[in-house]
Amino acid sequence: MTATPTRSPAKRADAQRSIAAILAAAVECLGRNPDASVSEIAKAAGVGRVTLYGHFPNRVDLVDAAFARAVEEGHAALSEVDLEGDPRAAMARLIESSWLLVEQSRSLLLAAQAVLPPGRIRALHAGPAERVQRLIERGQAEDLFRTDLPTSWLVGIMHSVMHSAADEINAGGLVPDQAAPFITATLLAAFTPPGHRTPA
Amino acid sequence: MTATPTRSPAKRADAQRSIAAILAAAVECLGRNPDASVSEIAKAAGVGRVTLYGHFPNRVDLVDAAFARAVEEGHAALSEVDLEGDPRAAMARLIESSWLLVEQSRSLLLAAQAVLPPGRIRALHAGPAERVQRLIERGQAEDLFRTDLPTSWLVGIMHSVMHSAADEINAGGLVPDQAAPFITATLLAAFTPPGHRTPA
DNA sequence: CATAACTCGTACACCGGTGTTCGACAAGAG
DNA sequence: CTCTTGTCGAACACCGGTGTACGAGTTATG
Repeated sequence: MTATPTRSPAKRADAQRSIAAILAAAVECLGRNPDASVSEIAKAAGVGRVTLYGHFPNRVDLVDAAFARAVEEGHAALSEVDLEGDPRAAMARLIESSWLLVEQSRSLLLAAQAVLPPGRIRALHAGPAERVQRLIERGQAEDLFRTDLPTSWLVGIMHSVMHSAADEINAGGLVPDQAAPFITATLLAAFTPPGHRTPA
Repeated sequence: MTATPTRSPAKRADAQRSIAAILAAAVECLGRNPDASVSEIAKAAGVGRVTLYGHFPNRVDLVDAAFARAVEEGHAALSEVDLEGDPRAAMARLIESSWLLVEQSRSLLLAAQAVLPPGRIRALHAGPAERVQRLIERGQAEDLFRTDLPTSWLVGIMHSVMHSAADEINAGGLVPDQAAPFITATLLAAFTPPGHRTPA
């Protein structure tokens, strides 16, 4: 389902190259400016606007495809992170790897949110989110993460804090290198069960 | 500076009424849809589009004024919250009061962010932010809030978590009444100094 | 190499929003 | 009461983005 599904009558090599270039350009442009126009993307892809419309019926479908691709790539990258062992250490590793991805595709997410139905966004996120959720649940089972708040809430907080770090950076009050430790320190404390000691 | 500054040659009573209606309508419309058009706002204000342009030279200035007004109102409402006594209890009270405001004007903030320079946004926020910052600093001085992270970071987290709650609500996984306690529980834990016990 | 698939540029129609102009009319202030 | 200030609606030009149509040229593929 992830590789080329070899659609109806199989595309020509030429076309596949174009599609790849368009998709890459879309991710790049929308990652800079969530309102990037179709012309802009086509130009960045080194392709005519008409050609683009030949492969994607409209702007919405293009954004959808670009976003889906970015999520998929991120998911793949995150799959290599070791989530075994101490859940808190695993969470720290996961944050370290997620953080860069989240920051880079923040603008792309905005683009997607602007034109895609909310349900679609969540559906695309389902894959990566599940991994996070499992880690949190394991931490909860070992009494290291709090259980007085829903797991889905904790997942949301994780996203939210990374988002906050991105804001803080382009507000100028934070340099990118500091971000990961700050996020980790914040989240591990936030996840600590009531009455327990915060990790030093 | 907050009341009518009695500008150049003093406005007519008629005009003042219009301006008030426009401002109120702008806050309301942009609060629903960050992309609300000028026509939409004028209609909601019960005023001709031309009349609106008579008072606000362009859309940007209108959004600025509406946002500034909303912030000012919120600031006024929050000024009545008692921030004395136990910093953690005070923080809980502050969250309880802030939460509703933040949720209501979330969309308005988006509208502002879309057209106003980032510096302007932060400048408008300066007033309310200072109060929060002072409370956090007091908590830090009493060893109840962590000092291993910058105060500005903690302020950012507070905003961010409330934002997250709003997302969770319109994703359907949370009813508005639960929000405040969830936010409080999360933030008080996140603010706890390393090695200390989380509040029960 | 022949054909089907693909690409390109230009040009066009369409849409919705913005900001301005005009002239007539209503209403507040002195 | 008068006259300045404000209001109104309709109409207009402008802009930028979207999506389509055409026709000629190019390239992969069998």
